[in-house]
Amino acid sequence: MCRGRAKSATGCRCARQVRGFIQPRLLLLLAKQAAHGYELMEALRALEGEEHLADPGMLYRTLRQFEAAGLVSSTWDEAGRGPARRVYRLTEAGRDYLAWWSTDIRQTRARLDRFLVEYELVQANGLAVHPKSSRR
Amino acid sequence: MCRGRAKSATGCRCARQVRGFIQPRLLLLLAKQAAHGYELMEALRALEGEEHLADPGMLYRTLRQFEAAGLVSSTWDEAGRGPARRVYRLTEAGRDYLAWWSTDIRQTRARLDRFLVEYELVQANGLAVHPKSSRR
DNA sequence: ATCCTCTATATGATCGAGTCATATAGTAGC
DNA sequence: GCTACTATATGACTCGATCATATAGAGGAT
Repeated sequence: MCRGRAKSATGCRCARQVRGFIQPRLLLLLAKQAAHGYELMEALRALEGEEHLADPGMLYRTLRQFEAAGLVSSTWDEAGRGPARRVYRLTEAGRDYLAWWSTDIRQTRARLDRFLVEYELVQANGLAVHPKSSRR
Repeated sequence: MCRGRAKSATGCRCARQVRGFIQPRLLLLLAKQAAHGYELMEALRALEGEEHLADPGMLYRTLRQFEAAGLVSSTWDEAGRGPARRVYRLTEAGRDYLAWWSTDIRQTRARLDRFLVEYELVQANGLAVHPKSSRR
């Protein structure tokens, strides 16, 4: 199994994150303020640290999916220097979806908590080498 | 986007769980006691509730991968009635891997916490319709 | 002019976790 | 024989995530 001990030259790139977690993070950023993709990418990098650099491909695709689903709307901004940017704004549907994600994430956190509590228990009960005969 | 409003007859079966989360849960169960696959499947069902029924395919495949990676060892048990069962026992390497997972899960939980705190903040700041001009 | 870097958006190929369907087989009850 | 429960396992497929790459405007250096 992947254990973080780099097997390939590029190291272990196993994700082990919450599925689709980029979605609520993008929506939350947009809930605070309209923004374009590149801006969002940098915001994610700042939040999660350099090691968790977001994949641009994933990010831009997710934003387009959001728009197709009516969660955000976009307009082109040609004002700045450099290439034009597509500026996204959260819609009401997007806000609802973000709320739904937040409850889902609370549930996920609860599951993680339950696991950690169980794990600490096992750690505490000695190293439990062979608890075969002792039922409790 | 998938929002839990069943689009197909079978409803939304989006996972939205932590990637590979079945791994630490299996390892933790085995840390408590040696067990065979079917037993582990029922234990997971009991822990996570009926709605989160574990897929047997995933479970058995994961166990075989564990063994291939030296995280568990297995022996056949023909004693009980019904077909023979393959009984798995955690190895030292498996225990280490479980410990590694637990720290990873703690990090994941921290990320979820950070998201939820941010979300609550946005909720608290009114509905933040257009905080464009007010920087803070 | 040409090259490089930074900003900015986007697509194609591929990987692999997770899901769904299905196969096999032993035991027990009707 | 038929069905149900226990028990393990594989093949096909979906889709989120990763990796590589393409395009293009603007600004600075040589």
